Amino acid sequence: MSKPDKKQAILDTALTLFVSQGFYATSTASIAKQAGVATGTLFHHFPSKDELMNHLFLTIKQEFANEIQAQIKDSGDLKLDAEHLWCSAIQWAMDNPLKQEFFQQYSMSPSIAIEIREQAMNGILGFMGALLLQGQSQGLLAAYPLALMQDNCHGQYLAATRYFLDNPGKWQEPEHKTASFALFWNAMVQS
Amino acid sequence: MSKPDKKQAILDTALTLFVSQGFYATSTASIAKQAGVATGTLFHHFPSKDELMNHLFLTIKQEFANEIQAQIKDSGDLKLDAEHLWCSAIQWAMDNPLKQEFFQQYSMSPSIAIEIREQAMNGILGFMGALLLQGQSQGLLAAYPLALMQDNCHGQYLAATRYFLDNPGKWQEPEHKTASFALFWNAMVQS
Amino acid sequence: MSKPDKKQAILDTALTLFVSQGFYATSTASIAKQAGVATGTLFHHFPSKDELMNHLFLTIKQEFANEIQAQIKDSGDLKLDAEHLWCSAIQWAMDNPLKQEFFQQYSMSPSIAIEIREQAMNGILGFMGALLLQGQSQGLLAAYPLALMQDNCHGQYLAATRYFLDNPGKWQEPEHKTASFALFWNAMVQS
Amino acid sequence: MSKPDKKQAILDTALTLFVSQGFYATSTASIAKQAGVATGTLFHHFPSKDELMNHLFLTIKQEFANEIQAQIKDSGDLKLDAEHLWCSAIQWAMDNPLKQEFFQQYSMSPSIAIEIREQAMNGILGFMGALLLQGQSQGLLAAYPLALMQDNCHGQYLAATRYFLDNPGKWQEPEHKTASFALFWNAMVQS
DNA sequence: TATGAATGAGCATTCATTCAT
DNA sequence: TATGAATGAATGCTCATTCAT
Repeated sequence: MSKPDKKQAILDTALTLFVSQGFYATSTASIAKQAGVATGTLFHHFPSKDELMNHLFLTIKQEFANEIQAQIKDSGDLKLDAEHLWCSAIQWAMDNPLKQEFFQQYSMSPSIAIEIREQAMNGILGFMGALLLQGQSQGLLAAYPLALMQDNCHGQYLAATRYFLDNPGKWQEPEHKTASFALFWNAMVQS
Repeated sequence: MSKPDKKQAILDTALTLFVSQGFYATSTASIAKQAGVATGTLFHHFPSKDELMNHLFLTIKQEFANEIQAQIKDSGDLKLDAEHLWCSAIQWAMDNPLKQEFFQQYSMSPSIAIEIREQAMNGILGFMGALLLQGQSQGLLAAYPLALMQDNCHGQYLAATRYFLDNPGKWQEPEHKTASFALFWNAMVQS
Repeated sequence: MSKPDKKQAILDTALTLFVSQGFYATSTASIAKQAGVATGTLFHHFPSKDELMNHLFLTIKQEFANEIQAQIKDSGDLKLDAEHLWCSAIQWAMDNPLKQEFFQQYSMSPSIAIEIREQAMNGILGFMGALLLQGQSQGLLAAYPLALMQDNCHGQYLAATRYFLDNPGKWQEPEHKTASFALFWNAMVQS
Repeated sequence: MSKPDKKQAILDTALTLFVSQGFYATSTASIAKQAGVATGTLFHHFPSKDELMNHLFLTIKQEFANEIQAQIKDSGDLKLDAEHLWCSAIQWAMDNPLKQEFFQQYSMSPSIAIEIREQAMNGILGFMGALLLQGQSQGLLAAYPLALMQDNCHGQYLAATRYFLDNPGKWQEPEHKTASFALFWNAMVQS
């Protein structure tokens, strides 16, 4: 009955359908129907299907970035802090499997304009870059080119979440959790 | 000039357009037009647009797998062999940027049926798995779960090619090339 | 500032937009927005978009008819009276270019129901017919069929206003003004 | 069965429906249906509804211009030649009432882009202007501004055809036919 | 009287696919 | 094998109109 309900219902339904069927295979009519609103209502809230997608993408990226940034600690022990961050990030993916699947599918897809994807990336890569520099200056992390390390972090994160989403339950097993962080950390650590 | 040219022209054009515009934004009519054939001709060679995509995907994955497998060496020094393989794989991506971009976009995309994607993966993951097991049995690689390591390899490869395609020229710089392999190798090595 | 302002704002905006974009290309939402009112407000003052158009058409036709009828003189010299009337009619068009343009576009258009258009015509053709009969009975005007002459007057008026609206400034030149009346008058005069 | 049939059927149907219902009230689906073709076929032949309209407008204007120009005579007697031309033009309207009605409705309508309307006008106004100049140089026609006279001719023609189409049968009566030309000729003649 | 979110029928247009030539 | 006109279901989007506030 209250106003934001309908807009939120559209966003929730769009997320579900975009992930399960793909962006192009999901008609605006089907989103509206499943969200329980009229087709016109969707276009009352979003000027186009593309804008709905962009809104979804930016909103969820922001949600993720906020969550992660709130978990940043500075205990003095960079490795412990990194492990905490790594686990928080994967935990978010496990808690929000639909949203994580959404990223897996659309982070590289032309369904979302490249500016939007880059805009979303910057929010996260910003503080990631800062942490990497800090680790390098402490002599803990190897002095590889920063952009290469950022891409590597992102790739490893996608791979790990892919693995844990495809193998539900493994994330609860300390052996797998520890191994996933070890792969991540050892890649960058100064040997 | 002879007949197979038309089929190849369709495949080449489809690859270019799927990468630059996306699968759904590319009409069969536009592929035919740019390939210099009639719309009907496309459907003489491929029963449907989806089949054309599948054919493209499997063909290119196979091409990659063949190339890589041909580069496998067994010098006795696993690290040297791994570095050779890593560089060959990235070199292929640098030599075939369009095809690599195609993988980046469609390896996770619902535009290609999941069976096809898995089928294509198996060809490569097969010998990757064998190499990883070999390294573990030699005590060189850490004893992490195999599937996790495979996903990690794949993720690091996608990240590295993403980086080198986005920063052309860096691949020629030994510092970057070495760093990319170091990230990859150190992640898995027994410490 | 008071209430009737909103209704008038809607009418003024509708006139401007109907002329510049056409009836169908102008949405009620755009009229409301540009008039500074809510979409619902338009429908409080006019039961439908068609009724708004009809109201506009009849109102303006009436405004024109009133103006012209007030200018009718009976000096005894029919030619002088006719010239005065002709100039008054064109002067009205020059003073109200938007409204004249509105007639040019919608006098023949199916955007306005035919009954409405005929109803509007009668108000003007009524006294035009009386003047023509008077001229014929005095032997000054040729004895052509009345309806044909009425249509001819209307056609010449539309042509003249079209010319003077398209060539602003010409109406100030006596040569053009005189010529326009000469064309009109000589067509009908008994030779 | 032959190719141009379908395209022509679409044009014929569009003309009929645009005149009877108006451009915006006529859906492309209804044109296709009544023409006996699929909706896609319409768009195979015309890139858009607007282009179909433009094509129709230019084609018919050209048809009219060709017909009229073929009737131009040079007997030495300008008045006789003018009467012949006037009667030919109205005869064309009587023979093609649908097309004439189309002009009445759309010559001033924003349904057709202004460039298209002007482009169509030029074909006809060209030789009309030449004839008027010839009459003026012979001292037969009054020396009014040329553009004003052209607009006047056009306006009188629209008025006359309006009258004869609304009153079918009158065109056969010599009295009306003669009167219509007299109005036209006397307007411009040197008195 | 005024608002503006909500409605849903209707529209122009696209596009994979077919098939007669 | 190759063609390209024809198909028609499906889609994104518009917009006059309603109604609870």
